[in-house]
Amino acid sequence: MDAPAGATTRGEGAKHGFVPDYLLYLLAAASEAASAQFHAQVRAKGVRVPEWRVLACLVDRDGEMVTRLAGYALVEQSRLTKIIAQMDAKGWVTRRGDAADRRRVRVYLTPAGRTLADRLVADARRHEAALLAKLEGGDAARIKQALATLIEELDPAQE
Amino acid sequence: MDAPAGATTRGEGAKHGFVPDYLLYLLAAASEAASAQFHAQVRAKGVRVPEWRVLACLVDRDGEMVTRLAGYALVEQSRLTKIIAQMDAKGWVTRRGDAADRRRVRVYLTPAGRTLADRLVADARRHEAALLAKLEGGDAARIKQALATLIEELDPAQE
DNA sequence: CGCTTAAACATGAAATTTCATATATTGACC
DNA sequence: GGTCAATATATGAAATTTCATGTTTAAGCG
Repeated sequence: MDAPAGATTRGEGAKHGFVPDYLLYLLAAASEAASAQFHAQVRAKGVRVPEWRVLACLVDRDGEMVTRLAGYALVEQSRLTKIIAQMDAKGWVTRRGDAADRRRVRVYLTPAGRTLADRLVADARRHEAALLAKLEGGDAARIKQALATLIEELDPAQE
Repeated sequence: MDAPAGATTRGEGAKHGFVPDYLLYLLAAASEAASAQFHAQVRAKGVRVPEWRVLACLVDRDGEMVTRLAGYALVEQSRLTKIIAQMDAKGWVTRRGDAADRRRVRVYLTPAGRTLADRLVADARRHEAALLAKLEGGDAARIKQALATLIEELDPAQE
């Protein structure tokens, strides 16, 4: 879920009601607030957010098959197929059929794609470090653990 | 952000690399994993996720103006205008111009909209309670606070 | 084998989302 | 009051996303 670029700032009314304390809202709002700046950086480099996600996943696992990549990058499969095609057209990735199972299509970074991806990962690391530095010691240290726990609790099929 | 309905499950490889420990990924993945079930319930009742968000916000603040509602519901303004129009067509909300400032359009729940919204909020509360119950005491207690802190740190203009 | 079912991707039409911009109204200031 | 900038919402075309389904290949089994 990407940050709605033009979403206007919220009002200044009292913080009350159902929504501001609802877990799913807090998760979505935190994700969006945390991502907004960095995603703007990504787009400024001519990369869309789903493309960035795919690049990041391929840095971790080059040659992954489409379905797995979709799960890893949080993108629905038929959408990923189209994104991959665009990234292929831009020269960032190539596709090769899997020899052992010819239904599968494996996706590889091109040299240009790897250069771009490495740069973005470096940017992401810097941005993340700055973000964590802004948090008070206790929260900064524990939030990632709490999120990982939540994810594992909800989606045990995780890798 | 909505859960990619057809996103396939992740592989079972080793949990390593950049992505699985990256804060923005953890936030997005946690948001999606936590929302998936409930959003499926919402859609099963014929309500799309952005519509549900608007309904929930209106339960908190009926008669809010479009721009504020957009911020509160995490939806970009021009998109919200269209969503509101559809919700109006479905008889869930009505729009009335603000007397004091005629640029503004205020959005109100209809009786049918309120009935629907109240039901969904009740569902959401139940779902949230079940979710929190699945977490170990420590994490369950602190995750909402951590997220709220993160949001405030990043977006001080919050209400 | 031959058959049936399932998995992995691709595809196309419909719907939504985005982006830039238009319109209307208000506010500020001279 | 008139003028200029800013705010609030709407709109339209282009692009993306979704949903259902098609195609190809693999697996299971009698």
